[in-house]
Amino acid sequence: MDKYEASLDTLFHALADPTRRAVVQRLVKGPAPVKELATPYDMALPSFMKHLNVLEQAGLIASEKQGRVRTCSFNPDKLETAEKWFDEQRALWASRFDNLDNLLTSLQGGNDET
Amino acid sequence: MDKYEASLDTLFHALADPTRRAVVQRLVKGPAPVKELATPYDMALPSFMKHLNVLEQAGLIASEKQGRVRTCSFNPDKLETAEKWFDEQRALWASRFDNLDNLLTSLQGGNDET
DNA sequence: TTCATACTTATCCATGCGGCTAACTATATG
DNA sequence: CATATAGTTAGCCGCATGGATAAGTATGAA
Repeated sequence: MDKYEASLDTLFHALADPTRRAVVQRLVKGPAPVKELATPYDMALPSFMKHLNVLEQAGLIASEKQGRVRTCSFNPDKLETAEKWFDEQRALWASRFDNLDNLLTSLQGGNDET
Repeated sequence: MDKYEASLDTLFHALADPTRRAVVQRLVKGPAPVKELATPYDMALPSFMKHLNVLEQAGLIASEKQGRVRTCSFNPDKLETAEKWFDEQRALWASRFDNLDNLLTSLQGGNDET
């Protein structure tokens, strides 16, 4: 498995959790310290930190510590990686009937168009 | 958690696996029976079927059985649901500096722009 | 009717994930 | 210095996930 695929694994896994998506949604509006991010959630801090780590490993967020406070910020690059994958699929889906074989198969097998 | 969020959970989880993404990528080009989908993978059939079930539960694919053969096909609706989420984030990210508070905070805290 | 094909169902197993508590470290603050 | 604050580290727990095998079902072919 190449790096692009591996990166999609961790990326989609990171996004497959409502808490983590909500954190992203908060951070796209601007950076915030861990404490502020954590307060809305009824969850122990170490549990919440695991989510932050997952997001950071996935490259969706970055963080830096100054004094006691770790400030997290959003990183837009990785979302683009994911969107690239969607674009690929959409392109393939759009070009389904580009060659005659597929068209014939489709006509033969009945209507599969939306 | 509302239905939109729950649906994003299962959707992203379904996409967080290379085998499942590859199956989607195959099916966007057109429908195929289970056997044909399974052959490229060094995996027992029941294991592979689990992946198909995950994709079907997530609404990414549909399947119908005729005789012995179950034919799977891609369903584009759910990918759009995911893309919608990305669009939301992109919009928020783009409007980060729409109000003065954020701009001031940003100038104060240093450069966080790309 | 016999045999092969294409799943399907049931069960098991190791690992990882998402949650917890408890205890620790390091930095402000009074 | 003493205490509160903000994370961090370590370890535990139950459940889900991704894999396996073995055996069963139903359909098509000979």
